[in-house]
Amino acid sequence: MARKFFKSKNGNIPVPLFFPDATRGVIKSLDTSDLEKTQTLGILVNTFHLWQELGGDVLDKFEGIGNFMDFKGGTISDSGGFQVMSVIKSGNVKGKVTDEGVIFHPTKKSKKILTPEKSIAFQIKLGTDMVVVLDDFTDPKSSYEEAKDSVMRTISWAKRSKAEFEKICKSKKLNDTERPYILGVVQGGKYQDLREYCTKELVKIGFDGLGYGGWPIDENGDFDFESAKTIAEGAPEDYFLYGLGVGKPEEIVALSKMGFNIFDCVLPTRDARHGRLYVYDAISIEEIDVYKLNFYSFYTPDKEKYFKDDSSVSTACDCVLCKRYSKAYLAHLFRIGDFTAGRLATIHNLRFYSLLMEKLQKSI
RNA sequence: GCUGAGGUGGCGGAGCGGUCAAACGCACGAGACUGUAAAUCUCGCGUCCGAAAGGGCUACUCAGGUUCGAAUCCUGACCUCAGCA
Repeated sequence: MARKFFKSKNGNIPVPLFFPDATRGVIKSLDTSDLEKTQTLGILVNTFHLWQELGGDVLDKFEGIGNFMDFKGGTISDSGGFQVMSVIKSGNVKGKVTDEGVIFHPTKKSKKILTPEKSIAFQIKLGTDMVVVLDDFTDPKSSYEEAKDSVMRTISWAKRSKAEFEKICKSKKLNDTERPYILGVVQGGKYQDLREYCTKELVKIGFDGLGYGGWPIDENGDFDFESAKTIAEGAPEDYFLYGLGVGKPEEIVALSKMGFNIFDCVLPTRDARHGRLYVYDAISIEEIDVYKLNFYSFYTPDKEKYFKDDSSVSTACDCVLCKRYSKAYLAHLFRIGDFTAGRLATIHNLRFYSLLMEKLQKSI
């Protein structure tokens, strides 16, 4: 039977759910009380960043990232698999991927190695409600052979991750209702037989859910729904299906129809800081219809034409920006470059996404 | 009134004889952003024609002048700022 809830330390969260990215233990520009006001039910934090920048001792002291942030919602930790691509494969930080793990050099002299085991162990320290296995990202430009290589490594790492996870759970005496969820990640790029194979092998290892890994957008900007479908069809009914890094509102709507029920993405928060707000094509919250075409549009706040506009950004929103401030005031804040502009825009966009999920939850 | 400095695009500010429709910054406009080294990046920004390549026109306060050629040199006018009366 399909999952109806995501179990967190702080209570059950209805699915489908969207957790914005608090990569380094903070939603950029927001504190936890701001975040709560957006009615965001959970967040995603990142192993790769927090492992280097925060460390396990602080997490031990505070008993996890949730307590550290004083956040009472759900938490998921990403493994660092995506950072292998975005940081190392892009050449920004020297490093390489081996069968053992990811070796990288944050500075010229230092050397660190992130293994599947270390990733899981650190995520347990993070104390998140779901941990994600370290995966080897399939570069979208990969040949079939390269993609296959990343799939084989991903499967091998998934086995090691699962073994480490069971070992830690046993030593901590965590039973099945106390332990966090563990998610496998499907790689394989655009090659459907690889996606299918990876899905099958991960299911054999046994997880609570599967993530749609890799980069789901092609050169033309089109979303790869086919791979999502392959994963959804290959996964047991009670598995969570997680669209890692997905996505645009319409992509979340489409994937949720296919059975995907967990999402995270930087878009609402990054777009907010970059001056792009999401606005429903509706007069009121009740009238929002996320299944109609063009159910939302972008609002760019810092335009001359809004300098004297005393209306609110959206009447189909109950965030502090829309309830309290005018377009003119927001435009002013963006124009002078005050941090408050990014903060209010982030609050608004996160409320847009939490409303989106509320609408999707009601319709299933 | 005298002495000195100066007047460049929406603004600030380079340029000081040709490679100038004029650096750079701001402002303005358009676009990008998908498991965050992005509160960032890209493009446009006199005007007209062109999809583009490119071409035409008008421009560096105004009026004359020197020169093959002037935002750049000379003369005058007007205006601004600083110091002195």
